[in-house]
Amino acid sequence: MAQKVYIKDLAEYVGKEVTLKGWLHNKRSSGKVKFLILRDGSGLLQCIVFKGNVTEEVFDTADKLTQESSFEVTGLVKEEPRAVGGYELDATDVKLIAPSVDYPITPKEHGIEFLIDHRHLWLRSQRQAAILRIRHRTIKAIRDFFDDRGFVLFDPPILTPNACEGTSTLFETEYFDLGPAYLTQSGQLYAEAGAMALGKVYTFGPTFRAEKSKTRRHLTEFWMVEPEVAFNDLDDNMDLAEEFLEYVVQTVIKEKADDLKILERDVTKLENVKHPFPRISYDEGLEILKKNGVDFEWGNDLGGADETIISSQYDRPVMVHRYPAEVKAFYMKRDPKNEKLALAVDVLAPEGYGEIIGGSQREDDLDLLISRIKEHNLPQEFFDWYLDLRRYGSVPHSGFGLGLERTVSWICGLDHLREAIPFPRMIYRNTP
RNA sequence: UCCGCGAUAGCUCAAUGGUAGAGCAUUCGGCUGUUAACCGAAGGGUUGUAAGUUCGAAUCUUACUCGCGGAGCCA
Repeated sequence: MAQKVYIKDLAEYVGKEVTLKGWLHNKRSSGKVKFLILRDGSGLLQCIVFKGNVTEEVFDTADKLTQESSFEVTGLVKEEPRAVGGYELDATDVKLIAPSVDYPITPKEHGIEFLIDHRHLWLRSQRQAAILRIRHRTIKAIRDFFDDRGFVLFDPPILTPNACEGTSTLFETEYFDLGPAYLTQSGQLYAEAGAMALGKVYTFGPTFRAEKSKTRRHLTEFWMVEPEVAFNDLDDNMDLAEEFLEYVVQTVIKEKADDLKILERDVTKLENVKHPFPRISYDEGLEILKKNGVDFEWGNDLGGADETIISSQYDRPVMVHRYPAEVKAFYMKRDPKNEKLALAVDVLAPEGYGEIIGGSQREDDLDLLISRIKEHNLPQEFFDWYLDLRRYGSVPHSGFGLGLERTVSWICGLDHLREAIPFPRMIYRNTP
């Protein structure tokens, strides 16, 4: 019995007979020679079936294989520069495992609606598989970064009794006899409790926004990583953010060069992602907009087009800090030098990918925080536990949130966030 | 919620008031080195739904449904 192997490991088996299992990616035929392209999840392999080299039954099996039929193939591994992946299998045996009848996704182009409807099958394509492998490596890089620096993974609840920031529309559900509960839009408030207990923590999980956003930069369900660090001020927070992004991007472009090549991503732009990142204030951002002919009123939040203009001035992510407090969340600390400003920072990715990080130094003064909750018309009773963090040994602290899909989308050079997650959830779609 | 665009074969598209077509997929035949292989043949349609204009509507008008893109909101 030949050894069972995966396509990615074939280099070790040149000249040996092996058995592989997978699906038929594509098939070409020239009469008495069949070219079966096997896909096993780790790569593609061209398998040659010559009439005369195999039994009539095996040749017939190879002839009848249809796109995405599952099968097992045994043969001799050869180096072959003409074949995809550089190796080829001279088949001696082919066994059908299960047929595939009228596979919907043909080797020609398809529209996005059709592909999303068949997302469960679309995942089998080279491009989608490459994106998901990059997503996986990005997640691992994120976790490695924090784990290696003494952060503790801290899982916040997903069902919460109130709106975290009081602004976004949330998904609502009934929670037994306790009334409505909401799917979390951020684990941050809980992460602050974690930081007071463990010093440095990060949350990493799904978050939910019921906003009727209908753009290529929004999902209703997405993954976010949120570090929170006791005793970090805004500058420390920006130091952490740039070191973090540099590590993640550099690690992924090094480890996933093959998959980025499948996506035809120009990685030279990602190679620039090294600290220090430019740091500009909101006011300086407005100056840039003015120079580019944008008439922007002080006090508004930056829109997508504004972010693109600002980030296009630089060859790496840019950090924009000290926004007008009015457009930011209640828990952000004010700038002691200017009460109208919040000690907030957004990190804008290059190439028009926009805001991938939003963060701030948090308000640590009990009385100020209570007055902010009142100003925002939030129900104080829901924040009692949160205010306790200021009653019992309050310290300066800060953190930020990074959107995983936006980051993956940027690294991969995607034109829509929906390809960066296995099963995207969008305003008009919750299937498959 | 607002603005714009779209819906024709299983899929991607063409046909701009006069017999609804091509490529891919499927089925059959040919080819011993193919690279989204190629060559030949066949089957495949209530043109999103409803109404209207017209001798005649995929095409023009109106409404509706669904989708796509963008704005706002944000990661």
